[in-house]
Amino acid sequence: MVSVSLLGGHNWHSVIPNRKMENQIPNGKRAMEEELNRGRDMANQLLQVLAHDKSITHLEKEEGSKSVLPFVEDLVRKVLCSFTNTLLLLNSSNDVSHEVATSITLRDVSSSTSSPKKLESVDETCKSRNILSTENLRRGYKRKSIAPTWGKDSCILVEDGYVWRKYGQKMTMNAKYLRSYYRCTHKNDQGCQAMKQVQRIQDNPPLYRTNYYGHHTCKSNMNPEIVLEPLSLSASSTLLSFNNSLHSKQENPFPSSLLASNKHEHMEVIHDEHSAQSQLSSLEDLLLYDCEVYCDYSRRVAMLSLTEPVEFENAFISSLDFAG
DNA sequence: ACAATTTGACCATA
DNA sequence: TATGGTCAAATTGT
Repeated sequence: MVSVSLLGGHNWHSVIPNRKMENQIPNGKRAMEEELNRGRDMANQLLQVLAHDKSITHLEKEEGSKSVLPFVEDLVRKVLCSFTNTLLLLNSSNDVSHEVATSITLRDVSSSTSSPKKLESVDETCKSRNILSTENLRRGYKRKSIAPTWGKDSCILVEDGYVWRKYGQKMTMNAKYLRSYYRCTHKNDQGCQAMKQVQRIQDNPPLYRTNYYGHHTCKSNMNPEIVLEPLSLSASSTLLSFNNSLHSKQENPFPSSLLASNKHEHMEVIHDEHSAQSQLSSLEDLLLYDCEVYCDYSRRVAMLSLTEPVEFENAFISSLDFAG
């Protein structure tokens, strides 16, 4: 039983439309776009050089010697990611708000310079603003579009390696079960924007739909080297490898050890069904991994770049077209 | 005491 | 206006 749906890019809508800047400086936007494209191209070239250099040094390098390549690669990936996000913001919609852009900038800065205090102060500012004026009670309220970044149906609730904080649940139309809303636990301290929704959609056999929105930008306690192999031979033959040599572990939907306990999702089973389901009674159950197939568009693009450096550029452009 | 969850209200969107 | 996504106070858990 494998069912995975690719549901397109995520669009974020803001409460406060801000078209001012765009209307005022269309040329500025174009210049920004050109500049970003240039930067992205250079980053891509650098990535290709690194990939080439790596294949050489890998053979020559002595065992045990440390290399700065992973660090540099990671850096390049982040640069690329930054360019991509900015370009998407510029291209995806006309109402890209100043607010959204600001929050992303803050997030990136904070994660790169490890200064969570800045974010805290921003949060505090927002809080005090809300207290001061009830009119501004939900000034920062944002709502995402219908289309998730990616989604999957699963016959069991599987630990995906991230720590989620439940922030709501809702009974939806034509559904027998509650839909639970989760955001990354590191939303506040690291500005991670990843979210997911989990809803049981079928009774017998139980089937859960999980929709993911956005990607993790947080640094959680993950083991990027994990290789997941389904225990059941009758299950999907897909082998999930999370070697971090060049993959973006931050965008990986299943990045960490499945062995890690996740009390949130265990609780979710009980709450969603209002009955004491014990399907996840053992870790073996968690590792019955027949429903999990990786299906993340952006990471696919990134993976393309590992083996086909030349094609990566085309794929990258396609991804922009896709998202736009 | 602190952290996580629950829950009803608020609010954007179709 | 109905629906569903989010907020935040209250509640519960550790």
